[in-house]
Amino acid sequence: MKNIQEFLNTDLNKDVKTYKKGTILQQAGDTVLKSMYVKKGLLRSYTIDSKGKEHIFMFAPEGWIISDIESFTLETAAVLYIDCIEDSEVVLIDGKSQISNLLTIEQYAKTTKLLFKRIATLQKRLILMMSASARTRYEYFLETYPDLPNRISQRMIASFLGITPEALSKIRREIVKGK
Amino acid sequence: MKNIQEFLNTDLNKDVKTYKKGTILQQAGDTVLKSMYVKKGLLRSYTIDSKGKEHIFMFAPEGWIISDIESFTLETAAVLYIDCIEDSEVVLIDGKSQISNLLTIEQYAKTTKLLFKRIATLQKRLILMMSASARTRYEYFLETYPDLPNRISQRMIASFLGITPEALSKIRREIVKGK
DNA sequence: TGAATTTCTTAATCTACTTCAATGCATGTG
DNA sequence: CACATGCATTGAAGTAGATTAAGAAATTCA
Repeated sequence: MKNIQEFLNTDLNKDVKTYKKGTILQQAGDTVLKSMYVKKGLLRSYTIDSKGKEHIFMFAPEGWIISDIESFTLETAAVLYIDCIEDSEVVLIDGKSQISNLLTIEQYAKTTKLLFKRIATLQKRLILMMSASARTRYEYFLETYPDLPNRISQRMIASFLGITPEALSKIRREIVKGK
Repeated sequence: MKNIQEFLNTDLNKDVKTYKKGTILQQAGDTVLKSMYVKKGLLRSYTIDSKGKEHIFMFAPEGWIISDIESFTLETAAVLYIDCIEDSEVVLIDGKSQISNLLTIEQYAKTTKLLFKRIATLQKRLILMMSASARTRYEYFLETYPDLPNRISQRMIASFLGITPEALSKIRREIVKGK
């Protein structure tokens, strides 16, 4: 077991599918939860609040795993939507078997490492969200995910940052004309 | 291996210490990172931003583990402070041995479960942070941690919610006099 | 116990961001 | 091709929450 790719290629988990841009893979309310490994393309997860506004929780480009861990862990219906931002190839992994089929120490070690990494990301993002301005958050986003801005609309970047497209537009203008 | 308590009571990890309220157990910048299991009392982790303002990342009452997973995972100096809100009994666990000493499938399974749970909590909190008003966040906090408000100052609750004590005071007043 | 310090509240002002509305630009579709 | 739909930008007006300041209440501790 050398890497995740290999892990996901066991016949047990193999279930690769191709989806068109815009396809919704999971809806809030769904009770059968899957994790999704992105082989190609780009997915996103998001909530829709009481006012109908979308809030993007994460982007998942090639090599990433995306899933609704909150709902999976608490065994509740999904709170996150997951859909395709680009035409994508996705490996669907059954939420429950994903864990119950971890058999070897190596698989566990690998999984543990991934989980730590995700927690690290969330910790950083939450702290930024609490303590930094929208502009700082945007600049951090550009540094951290330098490839994503080319593939994602301003609307979605704004949604990920927790601000409106209008606010992001203004921030970009200020940055361009040197502060 | 029935529970975490048992896991933490192996001679390998036992290193219980008692600290007075206010004692700082970890400072931002520290390079030797520990996880802390709270046997008794109450700890908190927090950052201090460029303006000197504290932002509480989490509270850890009895039975909880608290640590700076971001810094631990990325192998950087600590970004979080950890200190005692009450006189506390704490089991210090060396960050590295914590993982390298996971030997059995059962230990891994237990750890994996804990990590999932933490991610679930962070997912929920981040989504709330992005999509909900300060009042909604406060009400959710009261529901989710009904015991904590008695033990924690308004200041700290405000800091955890990502608002100022003044804003929280206003929210409380509004709630009291029926909306 | 009393003095010092911190916490909580209130109120006035300020500001970062939202909401709303209008416009020009792409992009894709019949 | 034209036309509809969604995206980005701009500006005006509104608001949640920050900042500042000051007094009252609670807590700490000599």
